[in-house]
Amino acid sequence: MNHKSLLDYINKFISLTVEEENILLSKTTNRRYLKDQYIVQQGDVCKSVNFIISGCTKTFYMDQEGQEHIVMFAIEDWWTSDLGSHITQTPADFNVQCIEQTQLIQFTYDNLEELYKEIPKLERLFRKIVERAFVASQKRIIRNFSLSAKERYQVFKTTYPKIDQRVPQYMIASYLGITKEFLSKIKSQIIQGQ
Amino acid sequence: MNHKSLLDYINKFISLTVEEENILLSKTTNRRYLKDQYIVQQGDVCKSVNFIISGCTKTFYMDQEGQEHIVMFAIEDWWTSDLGSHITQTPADFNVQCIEQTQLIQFTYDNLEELYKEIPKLERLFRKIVERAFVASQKRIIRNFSLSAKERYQVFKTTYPKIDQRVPQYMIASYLGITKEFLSKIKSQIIQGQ
DNA sequence: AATAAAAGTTAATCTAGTTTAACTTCATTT
DNA sequence: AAATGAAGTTAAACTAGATTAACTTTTATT
Repeated sequence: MNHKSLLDYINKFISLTVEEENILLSKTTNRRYLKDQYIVQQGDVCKSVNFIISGCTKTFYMDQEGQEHIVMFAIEDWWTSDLGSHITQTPADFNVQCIEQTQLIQFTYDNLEELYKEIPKLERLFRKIVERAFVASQKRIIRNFSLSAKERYQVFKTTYPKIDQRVPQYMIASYLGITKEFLSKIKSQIIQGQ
Repeated sequence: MNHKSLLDYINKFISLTVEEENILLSKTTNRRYLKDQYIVQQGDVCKSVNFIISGCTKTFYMDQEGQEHIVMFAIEDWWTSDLGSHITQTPADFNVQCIEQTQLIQFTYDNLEELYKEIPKLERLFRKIVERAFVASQKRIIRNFSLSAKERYQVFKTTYPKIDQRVPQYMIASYLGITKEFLSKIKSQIIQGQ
């Protein structure tokens, strides 16, 4: 069952009755995207919060000069969305695009609002999820300021070994805030023992 | 009344009955800190989430080399804490220190857990607060990557004009991720019309 | 199997921001 | 009013990482 990984995930934070689980699932949609398809497009209002069953996405910002800046990757058991756009229902700053064929469970804005009413415990679930996301984001800001590019890459590799293997190198460079050329140099330095 | 600004703030997100307001206030502590005092110290477990009535704080990380990296400032009507330490009750990564004499309303870990049980609506309140904080944090990551130091300073000045005026320049440099010398150069460039 | 396109590498040159250090201005204490 | 220290400035020398550009390897398409 596709829903199993979502219910298992939720169960780590709160416990739902079978009835509540059914309500929850009835208000979500299982959806498949192909490689390169967009889940959210910069400028559009983000219509959903998405739990990934399988696959991999990147969330990025396209700047004035047409340069892509990746804010996050997401894989199985992670959430993806433009949360800023979702909560305010205003145009998205970010794009969310599939790097692989991706299957996800979508919570649309309206459905999620209804779910909060019908199962107030979900407020607690999402509070906890967003708390963790916020903490990770703050730590990343600090790492970007206090570590060199090489150190940041090493932290990335040990923190997200799965993503490091799955994602093309030029996207990792973008996530780290450096050019693909410089990441290439860093990698060859590491191979030659610093 | 000191509590007024907190209750007004909360009222923007959820509505509480007078009774609920009283429960909430009964589980908080009004506290004053002098300039330079620490609310949270790196290495200690963070015992509270704090709403600022008056004053100003900085949240910073002290790195290996003893360098201070400021993650955020907080003034009246903002929250301050080491949220990562608070939610996991593990040693803090950050220091929270008062830049001015600061008065705040403290929610201790235990009291907040009790409040979530007694007034489940508060889950919604804090979900929304943290959502906003997370969104701001993500946007900051992008700004740090896609803008030059000068542009980041200009964004900071227009986004937080009050903080720009209140806080010593070397702390703003730290927040922007640059040296005080370079911020000084940037400011003189701006004065001389770019 | 051949070709094209996408991803990754290498090296030379360049630049935004750091480091160091001496100096000035402002605030606080006596 | 003098003195000490904290905050801010200026400028020269330096470096991490960007840019440009030519090249190689891998992957996808016919």
